[in-house]
Amino acid sequence: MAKSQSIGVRAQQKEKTRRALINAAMNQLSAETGFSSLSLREVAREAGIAPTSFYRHFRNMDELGLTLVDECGLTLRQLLRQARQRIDKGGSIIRVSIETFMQFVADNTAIFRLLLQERTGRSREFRKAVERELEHFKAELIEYLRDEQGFNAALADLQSDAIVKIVFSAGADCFDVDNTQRLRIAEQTIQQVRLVARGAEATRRARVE
Amino acid sequence: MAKSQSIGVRAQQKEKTRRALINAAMNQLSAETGFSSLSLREVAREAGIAPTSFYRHFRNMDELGLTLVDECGLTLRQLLRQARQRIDKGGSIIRVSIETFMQFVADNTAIFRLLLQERTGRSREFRKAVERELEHFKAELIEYLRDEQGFNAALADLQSDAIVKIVFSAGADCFDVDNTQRLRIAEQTIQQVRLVARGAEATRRARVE
DNA sequence: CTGATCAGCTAACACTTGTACGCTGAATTC
DNA sequence: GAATTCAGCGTACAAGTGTTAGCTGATCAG
Repeated sequence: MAKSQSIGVRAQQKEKTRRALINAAMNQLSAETGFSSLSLREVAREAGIAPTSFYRHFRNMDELGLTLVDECGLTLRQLLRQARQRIDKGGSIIRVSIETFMQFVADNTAIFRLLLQERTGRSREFRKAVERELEHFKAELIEYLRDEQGFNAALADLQSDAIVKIVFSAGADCFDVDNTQRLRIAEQTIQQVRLVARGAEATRRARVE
Repeated sequence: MAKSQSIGVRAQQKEKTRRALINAAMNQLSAETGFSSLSLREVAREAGIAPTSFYRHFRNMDELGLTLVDECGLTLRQLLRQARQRIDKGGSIIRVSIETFMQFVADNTAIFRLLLQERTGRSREFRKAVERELEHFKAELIEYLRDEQGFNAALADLQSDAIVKIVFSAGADCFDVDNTQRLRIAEQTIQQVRLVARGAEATRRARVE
């Protein structure tokens, strides 16, 4: 029967308030307070449940935070992968990727800020989680540089590590900035990434000869 | 008389407990908690004074935090300036600067973490303060690239901005890392900065022709 | 239909937090 | 020597914190 295959009204409701908790946390994040000074009670209040009901969904606030980090990295990577597919119809991969990235930062400032902030803060577990996300980006970039551009492993690694550092750091510059300034930052970042690419190209030539 | 010229026993004592407060804050920072979830009471306790006496020295915790940021930037810049003087007796400016920087991060992990973390967190005032520190570094680097290396203003700016991003980002990589790994990171950072320099050099040549 | 499950609730706990108020005694000024 | 300043203290308070324990009622499985 159709009914027996459905997810179940209970599980459905549970997932719904779980999302409510996640959204509440993101809202409170977009304010001035960092994640570390976020209170279980306030998050629960904004989600519309009793404080004690929080524990039905997460063991503690940290578990919620790690969930946020994971989700942020996931959606960002999906976005970039979609962007790269659009490139096949022509266009600079550097430009499209960076513009997509900057758009994401503009749309999801709160959660991106969490990512950058927890990279250097709180528990080791948080830092590891963020570092893992950065590694994902780096890995995809390495693959591109090696397979499509023909760089050797060492140079591809060095290069992509530098690029990830530059791009994410530029993302942090976008926080207190209006739209036109963000475009300027994007433009500058594109030029900087090209600087790195040109340097790597020159290095490769020097090694070959 | 010598006595009348001395700073005064009272002012001296006040400065002493002020330092105690600053040190206490740094200690608590080196633990897992970020600055935002640092309590006035605990800092006062570790400094050995009553909670209410805190207000004799700072209007609130934020004022203490900004003091920390300022001090961190100041000592780091002094360190790098000293390092650059040592270079006149030969040696790569890139290598010496980065090795000095990494040593600073190793010695002052707690306070450097504050710098990186507040860059993306808390109040706008904090972010501005940190950004100001980064601008200082960038400015000194621009000056060097223009005057000593003969880059034009635009290329010097683009280049030094990228370098500052890479180096500070590498600093963040040093947090959960032992000594040998830190040396590896330093080495990698040196290579990356050289990549940027080489790219800028290539760009300059292309423009001239 | 019956019994088990479990998301969400209320009440209550033992703390910690920032800050206001007024006092004290030593250092300073005149 | 007398008057003033002021770093540091103790007390107190209203708010907010995380977490425990136990109840309720809708949803589920058999």
